Amino acid sequence: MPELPEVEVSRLGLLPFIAGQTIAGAIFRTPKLRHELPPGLVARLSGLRVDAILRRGKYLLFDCQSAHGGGWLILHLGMSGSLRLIAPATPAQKHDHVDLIFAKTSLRLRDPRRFGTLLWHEGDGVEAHPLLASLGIEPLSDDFDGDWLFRQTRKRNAPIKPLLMDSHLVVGIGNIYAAESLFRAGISPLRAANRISRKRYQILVAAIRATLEDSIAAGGASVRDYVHSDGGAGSFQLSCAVYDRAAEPCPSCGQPVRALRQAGRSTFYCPRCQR
DNA sequence: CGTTACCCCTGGAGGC
DNA sequence: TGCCTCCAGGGGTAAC
Repeated sequence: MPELPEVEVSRLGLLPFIAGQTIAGAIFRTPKLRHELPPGLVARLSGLRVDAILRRGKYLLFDCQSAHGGGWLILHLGMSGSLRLIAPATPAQKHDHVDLIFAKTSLRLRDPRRFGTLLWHEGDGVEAHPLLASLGIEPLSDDFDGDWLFRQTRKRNAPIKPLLMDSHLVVGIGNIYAAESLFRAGISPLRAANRISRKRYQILVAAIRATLEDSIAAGGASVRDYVHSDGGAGSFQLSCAVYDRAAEPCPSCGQPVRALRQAGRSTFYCPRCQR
């Protein structure tokens, strides 16, 4: 479900209600999401203050450092995870796995497919955690530009689209935004990465950045609704030009959008506009 | 090393 | 109505 914009919008929405608040307790209703929940975590969390919420790729990092020693909650929403701020003691529904209880609200994690992850990292240095250490570049950082992506792909013969989705190269770009960014850049998802010019990589990076930022801005405008309502992550998503629009007319040229499968994931593109 | 296949899990959509 | 198959916004790991 969530790609980088949805995770970032969740972070921005939670921040004013959670940052600086102390965890009064926690409820774990499910022993295992992607990983076993760390034993003793409820007791470990109680009394810790959440000083900040950071994002690395699609991971949310809750900074629970304290003067007496703390750590980091590492959260990934997987395919179907969502976060919501709820009134205390709101009855849990199916697939509501975790509550973090604060004084005036609770943060509830729902994840039907349980592909999500909740981990605890004791102490500081969370960036060294095995799941985070090997992550690629942040697509909204200044270091991510056309020259960088051009250099990184010189020996990559794979199609560009699955490469964009490889979090060890660049984080945060999922199936939707890979398709939309490539459409915006006029590049075929089938094109081998090492057969794209430096100039076209500059166009692609600009398209990725614009697509992600547009989506964050669209979500940011309704952040309060997002974290407080029952709307899913898709409720604020920008309308897509090609994603999930097989056989519909390309918004640019009118040719039917083509669907195919790449590396086990569905791909949508306009064969006329994207070369 | 680069690339792909498989797996984790539940639910919704569509065919019969 | 039920049953079946396929599909879904992710990503770690194993295998080629």
